[in-house]
Amino acid sequence: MAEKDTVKDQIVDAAKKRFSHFGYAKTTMAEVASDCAMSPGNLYRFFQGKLDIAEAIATEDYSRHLEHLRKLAVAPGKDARQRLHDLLFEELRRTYHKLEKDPRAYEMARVISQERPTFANWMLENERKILIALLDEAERRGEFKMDDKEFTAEMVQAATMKFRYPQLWSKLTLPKLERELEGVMNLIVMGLCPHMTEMRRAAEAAE
Amino acid sequence: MAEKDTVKDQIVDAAKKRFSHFGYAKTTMAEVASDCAMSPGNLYRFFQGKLDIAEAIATEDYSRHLEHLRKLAVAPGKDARQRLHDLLFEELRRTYHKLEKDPRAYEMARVISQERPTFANWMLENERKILIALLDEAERRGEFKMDDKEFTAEMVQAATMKFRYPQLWSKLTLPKLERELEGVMNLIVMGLCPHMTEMRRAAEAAE
DNA sequence: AGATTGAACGATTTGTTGATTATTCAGAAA
DNA sequence: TTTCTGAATAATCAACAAATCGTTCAATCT
Repeated sequence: MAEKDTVKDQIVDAAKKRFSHFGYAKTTMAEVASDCAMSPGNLYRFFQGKLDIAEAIATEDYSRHLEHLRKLAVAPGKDARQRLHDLLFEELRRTYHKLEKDPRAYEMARVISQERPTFANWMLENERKILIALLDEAERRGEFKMDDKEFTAEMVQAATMKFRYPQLWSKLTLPKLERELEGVMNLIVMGLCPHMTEMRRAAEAAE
Repeated sequence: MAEKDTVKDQIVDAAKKRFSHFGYAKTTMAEVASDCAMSPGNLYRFFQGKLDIAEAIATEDYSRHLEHLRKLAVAPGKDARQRLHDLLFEELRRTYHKLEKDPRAYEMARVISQERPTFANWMLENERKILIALLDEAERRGEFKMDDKEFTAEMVQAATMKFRYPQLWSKLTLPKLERELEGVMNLIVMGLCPHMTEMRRAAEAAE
């Protein structure tokens, strides 16, 4: 939580506290301004509007997460399958725990992806870049095989979409979701066609 | 549209017309009753409530669709991959066209899956049964290979979830959705592991 | 000059009232 | 008896008023 001492950060910090305590809708610009010992009007010298403060918070938080994902994607001593596993699972766990410990996060996510549709796209694209890098290296090592890496990354994201939208989880617990993600990942990696049973066996034994 | 001459069917028929013309919310029980030349109260001898009429309409419509799917799943002269393809694509196309030609359908779907959460589950289970039968036969013929058919069917559904929820389509056109579904299906069938390149080639050549 | 304020404005939300509607049920009709 | 009615009831919705809030900007301060 180390804050740089800029005014922008002070505002973001104050808004972060208000948003997570009372929610986005129930927080007024006047309150945030007062927390920063300034007038409401002055906030607009630093942010275009209330939503931009929320977006700044989300961006900051998400960037940390992205860094984490990048590390997982290039973790040494793990094969492509394990790294893909770690990547997809981290994604799921982060979303799950974020909503579990702070129900207000759901409101923020909803508002932002409603009013700033490009934001969700931007997140997907960032993760796709990581995925592409992972697939690229995996192919060079002969672990995966595919025609078009960009397209394949897009398809992996499409196939794991369910685990990115809490609205689709209908009260499923984290263990159940993890079991499902495990299954989907297995399908993606191994496919349905009969082939190299020994490889499948080896993968299972390695767990 | 051949109606059995029962009172229930008459009510369903009248409601179907009203719902698709004016929407679920803007249709009153009094109107439906009047269309059937009966009093509002009498509707309740045949249905527990307004929502149950909507559910009856949806069930009737969906049952026809299910029959169609069952036929596709056992179509002769096609291999498992093609039958799976037909099954998943028919699902997507039906949803897409239904919403395209009748925006009221969206309201109905939303209301029903909101107020009757088990209904969506019931649909998924029905389709899963078809999927299991398809996978079962495919395995017997040596076309697919898997450990647990029930679980695999569940995973196929999880991986194709995106194509069942129009809310996740964000203005994608049908061709784009089809291209994505094609890609996801390829991933599911072929997997990422390098294997039998000739099989992949053959599948592509066959299109 | 540049930074900041806070009153003013329009949009949105909230609260309230009255009307509409889904549902029930005592009794009428068959 | 069984089938149906329609007035009564309670829940929901629509519309309007008041209050609140995001945002702007002319005036003030540094």
